[in-house]
Amino acid sequence: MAVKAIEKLSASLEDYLEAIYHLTAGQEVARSKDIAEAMKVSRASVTGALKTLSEKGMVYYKPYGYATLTEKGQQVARRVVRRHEILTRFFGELLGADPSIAQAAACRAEHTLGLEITARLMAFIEFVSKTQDDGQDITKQFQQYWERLRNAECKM
Amino acid sequence: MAVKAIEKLSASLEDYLEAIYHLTAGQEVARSKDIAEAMKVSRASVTGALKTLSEKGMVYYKPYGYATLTEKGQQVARRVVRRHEILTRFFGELLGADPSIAQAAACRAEHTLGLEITARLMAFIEFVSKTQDDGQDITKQFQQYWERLRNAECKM
DNA sequence: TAATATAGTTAGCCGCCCCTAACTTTTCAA
DNA sequence: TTGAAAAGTTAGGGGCGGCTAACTATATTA
Repeated sequence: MAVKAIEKLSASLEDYLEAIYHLTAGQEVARSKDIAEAMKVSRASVTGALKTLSEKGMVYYKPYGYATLTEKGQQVARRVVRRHEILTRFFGELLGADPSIAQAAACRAEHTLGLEITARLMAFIEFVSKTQDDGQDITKQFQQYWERLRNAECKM
Repeated sequence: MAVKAIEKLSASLEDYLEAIYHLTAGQEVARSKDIAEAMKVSRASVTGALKTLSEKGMVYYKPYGYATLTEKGQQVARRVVRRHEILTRFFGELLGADPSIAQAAACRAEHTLGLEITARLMAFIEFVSKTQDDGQDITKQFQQYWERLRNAECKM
């Protein structure tokens, strides 16, 4: 095939890319220790992951140096971050889940969504936010529906 | 705590429970070979999983016998199946993804959803299907929105 | 009922990803 | 500038969940 498929990484490696992406977002640089803290894993695990990611051409990294994303790594990271954001918004804004719950769920689900579903979910969120302008406001209506459900349950 | 939390299983073990659940749904019985075929793993892997699930009190199983779900196993399996169905409906009916894509995505995501999100997603699907009766039909509106998006992209 | 085919198990291997402990390199401050 | 603290690496181990190959038990059928 002519088009190169985007590299397929494990959920764990995607998480490392995501962490590096966020750490390098300011002007800062991704130090091993910070990655370890952000991901709540040991520094040794980070070393191993960086080695693997470097072999796969996802990060620039030399022993005792800091990590930066390659072009390829950036692409993958952005895709993961995008999915994370979409899911967080969906769970939080639309379904009305508590932010911390929405975050956590997004973290776990972000590695399982394909291109097609991601695009459609994104579109759906856009679609719903557009209806807020023309009086329908699906979000608010659902919120009311949900409250009624909850109350009904509590009375039983 | 007084209430016993539902046993936490790995995604893989949940998949085994799901497979056994479906195989034993008719009057049939879950044979090791059928589980292997359904899940596309080796028979040896099934033996290992059944041993683990049996230790965890999720299946009744004796070597060279067939597998049945215990009460606890049924509970977990039903919960997984429920999530699978909810996700399939959401991806398929609501987002309008192709059934096979919706299925596959549901398979992967079903192990990542917590109680809260599952309940809200379920409610959301109910909510949307109810709006179809009173003239709004969110599904149809989104379908049109999506088509317009697709066409816009194709023209570029 | 004996032989063979089928189903199930065991043993042993591998990859992934985490860990701790001990060692090396780098940084920083006295 | 040198020695201690901090950061990073290496070595080795464990759990999980796949796999194949070889063995055992069960079923079938000639």
